[in-house]
Amino acid sequence: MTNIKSFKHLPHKTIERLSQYRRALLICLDKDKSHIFSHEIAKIQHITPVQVRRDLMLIGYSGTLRKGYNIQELIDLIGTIIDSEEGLNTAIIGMGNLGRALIKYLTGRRHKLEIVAGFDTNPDKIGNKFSGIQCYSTEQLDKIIKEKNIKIGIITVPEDQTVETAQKLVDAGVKGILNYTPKPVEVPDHVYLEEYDMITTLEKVAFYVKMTEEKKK
Amino acid sequence: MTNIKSFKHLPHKTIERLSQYRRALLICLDKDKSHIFSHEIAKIQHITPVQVRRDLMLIGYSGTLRKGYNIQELIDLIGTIIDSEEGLNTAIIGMGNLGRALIKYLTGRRHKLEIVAGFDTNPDKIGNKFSGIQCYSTEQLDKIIKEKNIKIGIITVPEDQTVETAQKLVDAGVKGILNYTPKPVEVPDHVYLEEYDMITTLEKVAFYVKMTEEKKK
DNA sequence: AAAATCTTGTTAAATTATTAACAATTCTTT
DNA sequence: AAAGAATTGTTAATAATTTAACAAGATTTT
Repeated sequence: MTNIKSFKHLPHKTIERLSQYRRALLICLDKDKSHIFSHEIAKIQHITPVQVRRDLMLIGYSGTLRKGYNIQELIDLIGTIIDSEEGLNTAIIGMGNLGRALIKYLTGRRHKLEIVAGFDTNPDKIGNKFSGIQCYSTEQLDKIIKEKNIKIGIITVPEDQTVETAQKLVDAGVKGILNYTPKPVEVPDHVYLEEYDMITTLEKVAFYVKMTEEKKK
Repeated sequence: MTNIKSFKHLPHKTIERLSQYRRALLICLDKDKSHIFSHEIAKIQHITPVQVRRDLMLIGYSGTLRKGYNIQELIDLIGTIIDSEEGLNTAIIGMGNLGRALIKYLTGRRHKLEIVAGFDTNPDKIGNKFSGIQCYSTEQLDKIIKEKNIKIGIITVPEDQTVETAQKLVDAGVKGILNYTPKPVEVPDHVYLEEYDMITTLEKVAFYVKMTEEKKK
């Protein structure tokens, strides 16, 4: 790495791709390869090799000519950029199918980003563990968020509870919210908010399918 | 609407937002309002009013000065753009937590985009219904996809089955694939592919949380 | 009825993101 | 050892997306 940069001004899209590069690189680690070319990464991500090289340039990482990029080194570097050093604790609010799917998938996968609590209003769920994660009553949300130093809340409740859940999270002091429900929320500026609605993605696929179907006619 | 446009050349981002506008408008329909201002839509979506007006301009929809946009009309117009007239049938492959979450959420919500089948390899699940959707054996995938004229496949299987699942879907003739697993796949050009990994979104939130935390120091 | 205000629609400007172009370097082949 | 091929790193060009600016029309206020 040539010079220490702040990484504060990395393009948003580059941040997203860095996460994806790491995911791809972790998969490649298993195979007996130590290096990878930009066009190999590109193919996995369905983007161009130039894009990959440009992103890596922005984070100041250099590969070796005709040998490519050192997989482990790159994984580590991406870690120093997107992970926080001490790690960030995360909670899932809403232990329905989606919440449990996220817990199963995320648990143990990123050690700097740990799910440390789940919340629900259903008495049958409260007190149980799901994939090793304790489920608490939503009434205890404020207390547990503070006790466990939870910085990010993932909302997977039924949509009529979305707004009040977001408010509780903000009041409890989380710094980031990821809202997976179809109901948009409002949060103060100091809380970073990301909203994702699965139907939007599906409708996008449907639109482009429709377009190619129509083209044929 | 002033003139009939093909809508083929709408920006990708506009397509995504149209879906989101409709979602927001449907929520507003319940309240006793017939019209809505661009700044109201914008606030819900966390974007600017100009962006909204520009998108609506691109689809050729005009509002009324000082009165705003007719909610029902706009919902209908967006429908003619992003929905396909005859509707598109969809299948979920992988009836784990994520698959079942998607079925619960999507079923009955968009009548032009119906989930008509689920697939799994688990004998305990095969033959049962989940939220009204029949679960078939993955071995029958090709047959059912063709019989039920399924055009879009949503992959929610464990990641070690992702690649073969995608291949089966392509072979069966689907036109669009939405891959919710963390394993990227490759498909021929004539199949529209969208991949979404939840960890990328979460890591993005984590990155910006980290950034604001560091700024304070 | 004149002035002020609000809101749309649209062009132009600015910003952000992607792609192209290519020099420099290393490895392979002849 | 010279020529050719492959790959990185970077600047420049292009394309996509967002934002600004503002005219025009509708409504409200004075």
